[in-house]
Amino acid sequence: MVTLAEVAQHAGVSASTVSYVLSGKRSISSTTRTRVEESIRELGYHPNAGARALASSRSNIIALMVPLRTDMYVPVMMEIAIAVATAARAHGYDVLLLTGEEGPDAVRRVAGSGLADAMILMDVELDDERLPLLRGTDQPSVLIGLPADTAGLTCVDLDFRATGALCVEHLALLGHRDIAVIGEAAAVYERHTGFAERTLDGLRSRASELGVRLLHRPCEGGYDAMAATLARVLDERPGTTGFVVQNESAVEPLLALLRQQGRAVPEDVSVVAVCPEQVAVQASVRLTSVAIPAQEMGRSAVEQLVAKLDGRGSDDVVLIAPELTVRASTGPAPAATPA
Amino acid sequence: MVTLAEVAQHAGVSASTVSYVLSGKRSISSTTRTRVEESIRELGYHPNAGARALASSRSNIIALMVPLRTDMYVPVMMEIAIAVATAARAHGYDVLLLTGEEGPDAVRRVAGSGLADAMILMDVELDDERLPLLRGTDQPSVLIGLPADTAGLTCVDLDFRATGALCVEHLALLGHRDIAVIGEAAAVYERHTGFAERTLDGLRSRASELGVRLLHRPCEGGYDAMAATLARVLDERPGTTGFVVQNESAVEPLLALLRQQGRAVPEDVSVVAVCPEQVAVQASVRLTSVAIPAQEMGRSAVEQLVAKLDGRGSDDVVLIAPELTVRASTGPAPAATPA
DNA sequence: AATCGGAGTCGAAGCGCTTCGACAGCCTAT
DNA sequence: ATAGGCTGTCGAAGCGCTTCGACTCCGATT
Repeated sequence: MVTLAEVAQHAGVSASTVSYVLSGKRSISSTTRTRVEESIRELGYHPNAGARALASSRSNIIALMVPLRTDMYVPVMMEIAIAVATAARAHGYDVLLLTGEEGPDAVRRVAGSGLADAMILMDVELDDERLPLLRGTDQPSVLIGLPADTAGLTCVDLDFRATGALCVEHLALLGHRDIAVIGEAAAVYERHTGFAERTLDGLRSRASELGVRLLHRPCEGGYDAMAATLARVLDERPGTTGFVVQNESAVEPLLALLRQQGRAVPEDVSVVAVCPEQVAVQASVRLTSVAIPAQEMGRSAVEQLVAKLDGRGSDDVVLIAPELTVRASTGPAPAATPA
Repeated sequence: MVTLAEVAQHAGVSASTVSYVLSGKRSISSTTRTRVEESIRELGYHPNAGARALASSRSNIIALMVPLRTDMYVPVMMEIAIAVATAARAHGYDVLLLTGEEGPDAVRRVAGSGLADAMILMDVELDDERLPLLRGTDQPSVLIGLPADTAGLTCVDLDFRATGALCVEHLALLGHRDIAVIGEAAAVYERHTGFAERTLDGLRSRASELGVRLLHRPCEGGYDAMAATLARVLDERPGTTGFVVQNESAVEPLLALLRQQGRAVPEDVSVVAVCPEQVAVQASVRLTSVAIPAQEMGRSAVEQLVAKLDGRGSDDVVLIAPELTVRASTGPAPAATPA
């Protein structure tokens, strides 16, 4: 393993000079610089991460805590994770992958050991037990998701409230008066995951403003669960003509079931999804949807974090504005059936 | 930030004693040990990762290189990644997430900087450009996936050859004579990703042994692509009664299309999938399938790696035996239609 | 002509930990 | 009784890097 000292010797300069060439923290004559750079290349030198971290108390690592639950909105998680890793590299950081398994201890461990300079938390619950720790440490952090109390925290998320409102609005403008919301699995609501509750909030308040009737039902993924949920919904509100779906793995089952029951989309029934772009495009009916901008969320979280690490941070809540793309799954409400 | 020295002082012992309590590398009297442990708890001490890495030249970090392409078999990737992270923690390692983006340079960087003690590579191509580097370094590594030449490498993968064979076999035993294989997107084959080609190998050789006719067609995910592919298949081989699908995002579209064309599953047509358990169970027809054991692959890779790091490693290829679970999507071939 | 300041370089002092050799007790085998 | 071997502890020497102060030139300022 090549060391700084060897590079220095090879280039005929002192170790500190090499260090300054690397960091650019002091001016170096261009002749020396090129000589050193050549030596580095020639010897295939890579600075030792541990030594660097020790001396500078900067690890150049960002910790990313992803939820352990792999059963939910997985592709989104993955996309965010990859976006985070990519964006972090672009700023010279590596990413340490922590699972939610360790829980709050992970925060202590990472902050205490100097393993990472900062952390990004995903899957934040409304009243997350990691938050007090985060507030108590001076380690910069960014949340992807919105807890109930954001004081002193930096958060990045899609504006799910606005998302909910947007969906209702779209359907209402098309004349739908009875809308059913197919939500995430009940467990998600029980855990008080912010995004689910906030979407619901947005849906409900806009619905009442517009005088639209709303029925919300959580739903596990999969065909059978969706079938049961749909049956209950149609039983309770036979006049339902609009659906808002916020559960990737319920989308295709819903479409299949509607088709099977002879309800045409979008002629008889309209469907709006809150899901990744890809799901909306690949579905059997191209779905009108609000995309979950996973990439942007990941990138933006890193940007916020890097800003903080560079001392130009702020405790902001960045809410990404939702965009509704109209595709083939929504249309005017059918003429009201006689009462 | 609490240091070893402070703990030592608090406990009234020398720094080295604290270190030995932590590492267990020398015997310590139980009285001293408990005293030190108490001080550690009381002060909330966490060893500094950088210092530890520098002094011991061990970072206790495993690097995980995941493919950048987020468009393919994503949930499997994620599940593997999480399994790796979890298993690694159980052995005292953290996981550094690298995207494929950097390519071979990432290998150099990680190996050169001592950032990680070892690495796990996913999405290995048959003739992967990272392999020479891996062979050239003394950094332990494990591949998830199988390259063409495994000499000097440790690999973990599902036995996709056997998987292919198993699928054909199952259909052949049920009397199917004309089988169509719906594969991954063409790009996957063009990249010479091992698993896709090896599945095909297994399918073909077993098919010819059993005298079954096989038609293989790559297919992008999604409804439209599947529709086009299915049309071509049925045009070319109208007598097709068995399908093997190795493409998660083609599964549901295929089922929907068959239904739509009045071909009942499993009465008229049988479908076997190679996909994660969850997909098979949640599909609109519960699918007979060979599961992709993501968890086990991740866990096993870590196990191999840790063994290597502890000096009891071997350059093995661990092929996980496929298991075919019969569900509701396969049945006896219908009576042959008159010629 | 004397002074000042910036540019460029060096040496040395750590950063917090591991680990090696040394040593003081104590027990056991001769 | 004495040598030998354990056990438990300590001190000191790094690990490879960053960074601070100091020093040397050299051109620009008065």
